[in-house]
Amino acid sequence: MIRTAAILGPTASGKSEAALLVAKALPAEIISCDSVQVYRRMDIGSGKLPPEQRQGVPHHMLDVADPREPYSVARYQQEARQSILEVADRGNLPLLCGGTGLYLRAALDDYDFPQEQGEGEIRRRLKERLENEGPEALHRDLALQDPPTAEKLHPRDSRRVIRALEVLEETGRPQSSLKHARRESLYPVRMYGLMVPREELYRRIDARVEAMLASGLEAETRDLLSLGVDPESPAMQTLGYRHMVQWIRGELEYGEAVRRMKRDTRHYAKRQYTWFNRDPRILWLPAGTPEELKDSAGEIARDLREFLASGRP
RNA sequence: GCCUCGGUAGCUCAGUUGGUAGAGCAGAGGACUGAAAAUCCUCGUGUCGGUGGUUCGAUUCCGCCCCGAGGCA
Repeated sequence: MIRTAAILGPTASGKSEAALLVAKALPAEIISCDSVQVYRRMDIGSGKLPPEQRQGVPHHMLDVADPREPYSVARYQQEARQSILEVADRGNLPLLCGGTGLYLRAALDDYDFPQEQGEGEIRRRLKERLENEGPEALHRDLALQDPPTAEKLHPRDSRRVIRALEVLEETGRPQSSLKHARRESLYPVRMYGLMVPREELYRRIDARVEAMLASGLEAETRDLLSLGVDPESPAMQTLGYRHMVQWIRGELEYGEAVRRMKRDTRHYAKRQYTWFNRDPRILWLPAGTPEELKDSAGEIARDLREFLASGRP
């Protein structure tokens, strides 16, 4: 039977380092669970661990997409699940590691997306309607066609309202009729969350932003733009990159761009906690200091050994 | 030393023709099924610088004091 594990936490909590320690202690391979690290050439800004620092531990789901193409959870689900099977085939533990909650659930849990592709003419038309008529109009439209979903969505949450309308048009079925995901994984799983006191986490985030800037985030962003990546594309709407784009275009002063990058990253970290806090399966471990991180990694490794042993009669 | 303008939420400020006050930012909490590092929702009591006075009642008016900025000597 395939057994899986996941190490998660907010940005700058030390996930990558902990995962490396754990992977070296067990026979494990790391499967990244990060919606930005999937893109090639987005290295500095996404906090991707450079190959020379991976200590020989195989990493999957990094650099699997062209930044000019939009990526999606559905695609991640398919590819990550494939990776899980491959790693398990080699006799290693698939160790998911990352901070993108939705991706993690898509990979591990019984989470189904409609077959249809999406991402086309329909979406473009809906976006245009959003511009012209505003979010409330779309929501009213949804309320007529799929009342349960409309009920659940805030009228101004245009992203989700658009998707619900899109599903309706593409599949002919309301989103509310799709099977709802339970918090139940495909394979037995152990989930570990890294917990860092808010104040310490914010200090780390500020320092990390400075480090990204010092190691060339602006140049990386310029490279992406000259490569033909649309400044409005999903990849460029992400933390750091969107701030650099605004600075490069002269829409923001440098200092202000940096200030907002730090602030938005802090807000993001808070949202990650909110997401993960709902999941009762997660065992939270302290990671506020290097010693705590090391101890927690040790505890994870011990716990996983036991978990794996229990699988072999 | 004199004059003027300020001193109100962590920060920047608005306001109360006298009935103990509110925005933005920061911060906190939450939602989340194909853009998720995205998108969206909710949350503002603080000796209104201090102290005396007028008043039923002062943060608001008056006196004095303290602090800051500018001006004049």
